[in-house]
Amino acid sequence: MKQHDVSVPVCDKCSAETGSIFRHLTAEEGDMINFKKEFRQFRRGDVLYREGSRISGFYCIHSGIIKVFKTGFDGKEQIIRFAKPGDIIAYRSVLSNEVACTSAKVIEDCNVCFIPSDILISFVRSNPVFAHELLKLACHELGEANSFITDIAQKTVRERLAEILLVLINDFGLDDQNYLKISLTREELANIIGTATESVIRLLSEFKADKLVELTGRRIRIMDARGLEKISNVFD
Amino acid sequence: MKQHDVSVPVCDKCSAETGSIFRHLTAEEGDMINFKKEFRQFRRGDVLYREGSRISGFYCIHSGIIKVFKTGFDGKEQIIRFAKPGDIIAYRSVLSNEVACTSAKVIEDCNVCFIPSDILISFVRSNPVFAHELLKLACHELGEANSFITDIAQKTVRERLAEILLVLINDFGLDDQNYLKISLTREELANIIGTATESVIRLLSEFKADKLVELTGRRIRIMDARGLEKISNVFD
DNA sequence: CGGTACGTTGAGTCATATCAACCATAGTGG
DNA sequence: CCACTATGGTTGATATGACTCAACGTACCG
Repeated sequence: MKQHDVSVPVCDKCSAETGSIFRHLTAEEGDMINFKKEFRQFRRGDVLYREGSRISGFYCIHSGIIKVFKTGFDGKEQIIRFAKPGDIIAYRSVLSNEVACTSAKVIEDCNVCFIPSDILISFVRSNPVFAHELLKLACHELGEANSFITDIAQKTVRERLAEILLVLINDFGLDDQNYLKISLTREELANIIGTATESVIRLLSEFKADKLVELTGRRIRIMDARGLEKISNVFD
Repeated sequence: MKQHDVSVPVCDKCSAETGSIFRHLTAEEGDMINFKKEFRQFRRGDVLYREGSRISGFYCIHSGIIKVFKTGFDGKEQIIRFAKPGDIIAYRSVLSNEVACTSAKVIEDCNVCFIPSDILISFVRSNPVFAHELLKLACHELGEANSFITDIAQKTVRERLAEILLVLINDFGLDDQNYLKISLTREELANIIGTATESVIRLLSEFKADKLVELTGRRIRIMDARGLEKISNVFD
């Protein structure tokens, strides 16, 4: 069944709401995107693109959540990041003109805009402020990737699990009962921090025993964020 | 004692030799760098900048090798990458206008040029081709960081050690006797792949027993690169 | 009602970290 | 010139975090 309740978002309105990178475009450039883009809707589990494929454009998330991941040697997923409203994905491949180095799959039903590659390239050439903002974005992600490398290489699974809970709190927030707003399977949690599903389950029940969290099925309720901070050693 | 045998490199000549990003600058822009930059020399062990410090410019490597690393929770180094002639470092912090997220230390004596921040920013604004090339560079590094995350999260220490030897062969090459040109301590090797020094030592002697490498003090002679490829599972 | 995906728990194993001792080398200063 | 110190390399013994395998429970869905 088609969804009829959502109209195609207008870029300047959307970027004002979501804070996307397109807020740095001129009015004409914004119109140009509105004219050229395609609006698409996806459901949980849908794949937007796969590692290794050549990409003809990139996506700007209007609503929903997408996981960006690499597939390792034995087929195991490594989640690299999550994209949420205002984020863009696949821009890396477009700008470096390489095939996709990651896959993207929907975690929560999404509305996204697909924007052809050439339009991004042309804005980089024509709008230096936009180019600089994109550079900032890429450089910022690079810094985060470096931190993540250090964490995975040096911290224990226990520390990493506590840390990722804090990151998820920070990125997606808690509802009025302190439940994490983003809902992930245990396997997905494992695939972020690079461990086995069973390890996540065991550590989560330890956290529960230590009154740091409560668990209701897939939902995680945060009871003691400070306690998690202590475990995670976030402040080195 | 000062070294007098090296004259300050001229940028257009240097970038032609080393293939640095500055080959995309106009003649005037190149002159401007030549005028504004500072030439500096460093010895093994010298620190160019430290994590957390605010940076007033970036470095372009003319000769030598530098390791870029983060310091983890317990003071352990995590090597993020190596910079060699033609590479630039610290550009990330300059462009994103954040404090340095890594430290940089000399592995092999270096001649480098220090270039003030504002000049990089102004080129990004004035030269769209240069901005695009910088974006490509950052995006490419981001892709490599993502692969590295997946490797560290999913591969065994053994696989990672084999893989990093292949990477070092690829990046720094072998001399006429198949010795790796870059010379690292066992601890540094450990700090790339995220393991303990003793583990590197043990695995290297296993590789030696399996006729994959020969060891002469710090020098590593590659005897069977194909064998290393098999171990590393580089082709997933 | 059976199927599929997800979650949980237990038991056993193994790779890797940790701790400790020792050796080799090179640089330093008296 | 030698003792001294620091740094790096090596090896062995031991501990343990985390993975794997396996069984079973649970919930939702067509």
